[in-house]
Amino acid sequence: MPELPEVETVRTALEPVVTGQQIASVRLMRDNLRWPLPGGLAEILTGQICGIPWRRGKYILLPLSGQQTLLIHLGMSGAIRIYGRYPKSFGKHDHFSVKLMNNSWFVFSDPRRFGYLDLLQTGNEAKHPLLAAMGVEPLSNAFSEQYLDVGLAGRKQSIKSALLDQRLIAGLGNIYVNEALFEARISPRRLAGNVVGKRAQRLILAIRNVLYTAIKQGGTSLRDHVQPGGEIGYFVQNLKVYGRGGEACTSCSAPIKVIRQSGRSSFYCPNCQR
DNA sequence: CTCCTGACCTGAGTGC
DNA sequence: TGCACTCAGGTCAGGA
Repeated sequence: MPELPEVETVRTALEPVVTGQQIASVRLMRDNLRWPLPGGLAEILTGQICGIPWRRGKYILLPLSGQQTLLIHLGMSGAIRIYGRYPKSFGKHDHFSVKLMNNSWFVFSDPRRFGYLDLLQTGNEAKHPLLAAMGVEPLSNAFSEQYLDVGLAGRKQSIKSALLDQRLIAGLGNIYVNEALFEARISPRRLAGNVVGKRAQRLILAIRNVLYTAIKQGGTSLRDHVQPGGEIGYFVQNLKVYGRGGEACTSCSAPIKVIRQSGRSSFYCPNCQR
């Protein structure tokens, strides 16, 4: 499910609920997700006070009073729901729930279990194996034309594959890469190393614009994504190419083409995108 | 190193 | 209804 805008939507919803709150209790319904969960996770979390949750790429990081940080990744199908009181029922894919002292709850559910949770020492985020190699935040000033030029130079893969590489840009996934390439009028098949100059400038603006707009709309709801309050994400109405194979391009009316690139579907207008 | 494929999981949709 | 098959917002491990 979740790319940067969906993760940011979750983080934003968590912030006012958890910040400054003590964890009253934790329920773990299984001892692994994608990987085994840290031993004693429930006991470690209980009694700690939550800081302000932040985001790095597609990860949510929740700093805790005990100098540890809870790392959350939602995988493909993960979601967090927030409740103002004890949830009426737990579903078969609810794996982890936290009760706060103010009697609100948040519940992590993930049917496919590609998500994961981990604990790290606060301050050591950059050394964590899952975070160490992450690339630039696309909404930060560090995401510049110079950064992109250096990052793409000499790459022999397609621009589509390069943009999905979290070591280059942190947080993009299949939906927003397709949408940003359409907005920048760049073919997903173009050699990454050949995206320079005006094209690179358009790409940076398009990535920023697509992400900002999607965050404003609460992300994109296709199958699994809901905002933590239960509302869907409305960016689905803005999708120009993703999931629209065969439909008319919004710009030139040519049919949107679907191809397969490194195992993922790419949608693009062969007329507008070069 | 770089790049691509397969694997991990469940559920929804499609076609016979 | 049932079954087989495909596909899905991710990304890691392994091999070419």
